[in-house]
Amino acid sequence: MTATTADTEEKILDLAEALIRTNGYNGFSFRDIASGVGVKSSSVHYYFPTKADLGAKVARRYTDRFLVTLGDPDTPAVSADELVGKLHAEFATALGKDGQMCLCGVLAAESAGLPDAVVEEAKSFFDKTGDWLKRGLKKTAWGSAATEEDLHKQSLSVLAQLEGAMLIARVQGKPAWFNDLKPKISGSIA
Amino acid sequence: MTATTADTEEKILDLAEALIRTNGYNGFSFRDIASGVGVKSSSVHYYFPTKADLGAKVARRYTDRFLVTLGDPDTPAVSADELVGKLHAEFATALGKDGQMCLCGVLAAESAGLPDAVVEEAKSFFDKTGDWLKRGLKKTAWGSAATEEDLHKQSLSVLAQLEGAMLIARVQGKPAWFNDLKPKISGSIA
DNA sequence: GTCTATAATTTGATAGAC
DNA sequence: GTCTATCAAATTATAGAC
Repeated sequence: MTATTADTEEKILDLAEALIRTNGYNGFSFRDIASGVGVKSSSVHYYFPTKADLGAKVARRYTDRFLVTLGDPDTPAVSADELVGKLHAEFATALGKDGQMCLCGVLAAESAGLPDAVVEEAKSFFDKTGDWLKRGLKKTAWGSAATEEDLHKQSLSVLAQLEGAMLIARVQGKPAWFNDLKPKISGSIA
Repeated sequence: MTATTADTEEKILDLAEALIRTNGYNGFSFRDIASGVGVKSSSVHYYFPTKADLGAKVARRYTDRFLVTLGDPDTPAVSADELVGKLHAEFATALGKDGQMCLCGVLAAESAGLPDAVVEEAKSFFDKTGDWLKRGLKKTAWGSAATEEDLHKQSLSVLAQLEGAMLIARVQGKPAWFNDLKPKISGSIA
């Protein structure tokens, strides 16, 4: 007997994610979540005792889902442009459809004022996504000749450009500009 | 009789800017400002009736100061690398010294939940700073051969990379990584 | 210009009935 | 698991004395 509709906990996580991605962690309350889901705020606390718990779990789920969607970066071997294109496409969908930033990009912007557990998850997103790209790049013609450090820097550099572009595209009300953006691997020969 | 110390209004703007750049617009209160400046919150309201007023004025002052520091982009003519380097240096200082993001980058991240007046100022920062870079690039060897649209896209693309890199460098606790970053103008021959 | 005092609302969180 | 009820604290903002 598998339920076909999302249960309360999942609905809470979904809404919390959407609200953070548009308004930020400090831009939503337990009552916003409760009224949106159709329960009382005490029920939200039943699943997530503190706001930090909720924030951290939203971020972890986001990162896990993100990496699953990206898939394996090196089977089969793909070009650097294809790897970057995958990242770009995943961000572009949410930005175009709902004007949503990368969850962890928003958290990073507010990071100095957030609970430690939440910041740790945001950090982890950049570690893991950077690693995904690094592993993929290593299998390309360009990457096979690059040092570990160059691969690391290039990966974070591509992520940086995508994060910043989402930020600017959204505040400018021009999501289409993000679609046109094509981050380049410098000196890429792949 | 010119005062040598900052008056209350200036102190309020200074502290509000610092708090937004680290915690975000929704991450500080009028009482944070008041206690930091050494007055009561009602005195803060005397200068800035609403939080939106304060936020908008902080953003406008930030943008004005930023552009003054950048100086004239085309007298004398400089290379694309020098223009990008100027932007980079201005961001790097605040990030390295106090872990501060670009004010308008933070506001952009939270933008969907902010008062209109504040969002307008953040938008304006990217318009004006993008224009500054565009005007400078136009005078370079690369820029003189580029279309208006290419100049526009390249300028925003460089800004995007710098904004995203600040975000990532700070949440990762690695401001030094931002210092090493050198955004490239694609196909630049300047 | 700065203060005291306070209003009105919102927030994160808890206790306990059902 | 969800509810009612409530708390303590924080928030934006205002009125009026000095």
